[in-house]
Amino acid sequence: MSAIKITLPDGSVRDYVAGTNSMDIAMSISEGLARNVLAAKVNGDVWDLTRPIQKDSTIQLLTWQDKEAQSTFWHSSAHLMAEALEAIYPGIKFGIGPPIENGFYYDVDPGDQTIALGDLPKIEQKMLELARNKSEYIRTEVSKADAISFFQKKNDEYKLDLLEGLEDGQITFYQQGDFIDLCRGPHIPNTEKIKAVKLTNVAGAYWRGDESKKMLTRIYGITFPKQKELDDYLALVEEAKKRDHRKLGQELELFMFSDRVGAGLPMWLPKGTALRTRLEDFLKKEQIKRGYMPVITPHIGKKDLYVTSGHYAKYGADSFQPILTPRENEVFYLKPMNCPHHCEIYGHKPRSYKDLPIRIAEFGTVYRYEQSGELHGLTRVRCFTQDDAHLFCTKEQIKDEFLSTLDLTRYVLEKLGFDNYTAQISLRDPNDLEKYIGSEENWQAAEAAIIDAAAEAGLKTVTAYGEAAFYGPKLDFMVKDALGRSWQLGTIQVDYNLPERFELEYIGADNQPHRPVMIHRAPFGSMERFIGVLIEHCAGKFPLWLAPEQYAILPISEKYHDYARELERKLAEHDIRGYIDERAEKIGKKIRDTELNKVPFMIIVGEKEVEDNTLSVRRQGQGDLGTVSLQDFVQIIQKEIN
RNA sequence: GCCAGUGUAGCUCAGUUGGCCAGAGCAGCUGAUUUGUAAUCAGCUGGUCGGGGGUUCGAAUCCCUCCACUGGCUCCA
Repeated sequence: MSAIKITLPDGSVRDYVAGTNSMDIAMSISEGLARNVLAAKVNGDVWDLTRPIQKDSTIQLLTWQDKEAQSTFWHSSAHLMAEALEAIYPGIKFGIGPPIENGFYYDVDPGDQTIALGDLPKIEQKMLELARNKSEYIRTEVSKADAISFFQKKNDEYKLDLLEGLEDGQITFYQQGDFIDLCRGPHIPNTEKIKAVKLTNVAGAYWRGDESKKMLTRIYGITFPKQKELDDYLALVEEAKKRDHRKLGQELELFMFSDRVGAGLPMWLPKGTALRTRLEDFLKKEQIKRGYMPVITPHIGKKDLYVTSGHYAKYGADSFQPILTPRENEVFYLKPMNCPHHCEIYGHKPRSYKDLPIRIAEFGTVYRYEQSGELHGLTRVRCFTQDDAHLFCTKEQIKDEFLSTLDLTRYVLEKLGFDNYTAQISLRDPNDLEKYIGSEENWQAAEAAIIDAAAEAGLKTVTAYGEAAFYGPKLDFMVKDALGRSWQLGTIQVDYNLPERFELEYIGADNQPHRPVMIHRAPFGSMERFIGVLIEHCAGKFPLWLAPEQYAILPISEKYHDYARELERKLAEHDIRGYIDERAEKIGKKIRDTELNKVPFMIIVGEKEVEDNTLSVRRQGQGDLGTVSLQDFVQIIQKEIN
């Protein structure tokens, strides 16, 4: 038997006999590692631990700490669930059962039977029972003909449908216990690794996502190698529920929806408006510093505007229906974006190269028809306000404009406590270049400008091919919140299309007309979505500078109301805002209510404070901070804000 | 839009073999209490049981339909 060389991640090279597998390698390193290893990356591909390695290879042993191992684990768990389902529901047919970000699902067709939420516990029990059998996941290569005949016998039309798209010679089955599935793999070594199981949901899902096809039952679940890890996960889910912006939005009276106004149309209550206005003012100020010119445009525009922009052809049928004038029968649309209006503003007078870049900014409210089933709190609505701006510049200026926009966006995110983000650079699909408009030269220049700018800014980036808009490449900020969930917020997009369609020009140094490039950018994305994410990120405990109310004065009794009013007046002079709780309640009650309303500072005043001309300060979530003078309190506040 | 589920007071929720004027806690109002770091006491007000239609002697409860919400699917300038 010939020898092969295995290179490990630390660079060390070991000799093994050909046909060894990753499990043997793990065992030869340490028993502990062998116990914890779930899969292995062999020359860049994730493999079963039991799969023989025949040639010199670089391998990395994957444990629960590795994302790829988790995916493998969950994929194997989907098979385990399928095994359990087949035991409980004879004749059940299977679609696909992949791992997802948190767990896995399997799409199944239970025939005449139904699977409801209440059935999940018994499936979980069956899974745990089967897991204890320690069944190995066994990989076998099968011919297409054999695979087809196997699933024909099983009468599983979904697997047969999948097989149609597969090539003979590349088809593998995996078996654990009595369950055999068409599967590319890889899988964990055996079912015993799966110690904790939670099936979370059932939902309908069309076969292959096609609504003309049959609706299958999708069962979601998640599994872990240890019960403790499942408990931690469930605790995290509970925490996420507590932070849900829809719940907090109602409790803190930030925004509301009304059936009469309509679905997906949020209304900002006074406290939410205070918060939002502060955010807008913050960004407006930064933009003015950076040479932006604020404008205001109408909420509707004539059909012709959108015919010119090209949006009518692409989205007209799926928009809110047009608005007609009663006599002239002119046709207007609610604006679904601000760029066409801004293009008109750019074009209203001749522009010189000396004027560029021109940065037109507007907190523009837009209206988009979203399907009713899509609406969700503030993160998916039919009316929202973009912190929009369009930068008109020369090709040469793209990179600098990009850099300064990156800088602004990062400043904004970090100021709001979002420290964990990556930038997704979305480029063309190299296999389908026809679907993009604009010249090859322009695309290459723009893509290079984005890549360079991101690198120069030192951003953590991922590149997504095929994710570019049809009119230009873009960069999206993917932000992780306090619970580790990813959100797409700010975006920067290069656009060659609209300047062309609106025939925008500037006069160059050569006294000839040239076409400017347009950059769309929105650091927040939309105010609604951003604030929704912000609420969940900080669990409703906003940074002091944003808090709708920064303090509440809680007088011990009515006797101290005058003193409280004097404090309120003096704090207002320092631009510190709050209110007095003048109810005839005991101090404990007032504190409790204020704590629940997440007001950052409580100021308690009674006889002592009036006599000494001081105030007792209590911090939300932290308790009593002691007694200070008014000046000291103002300083505490101002220090925290700056 | 599609599938499944949910909709009872401002909020959180009880209330099914269909049957007296539909309940609780919190909030609100009134009164008493004038209070020292997470709920003072008492009384009172408040509901087209999501809207409309139907079945029935009788509907929060059963059926149809529309609306909204929740979880998915599809879509997202």
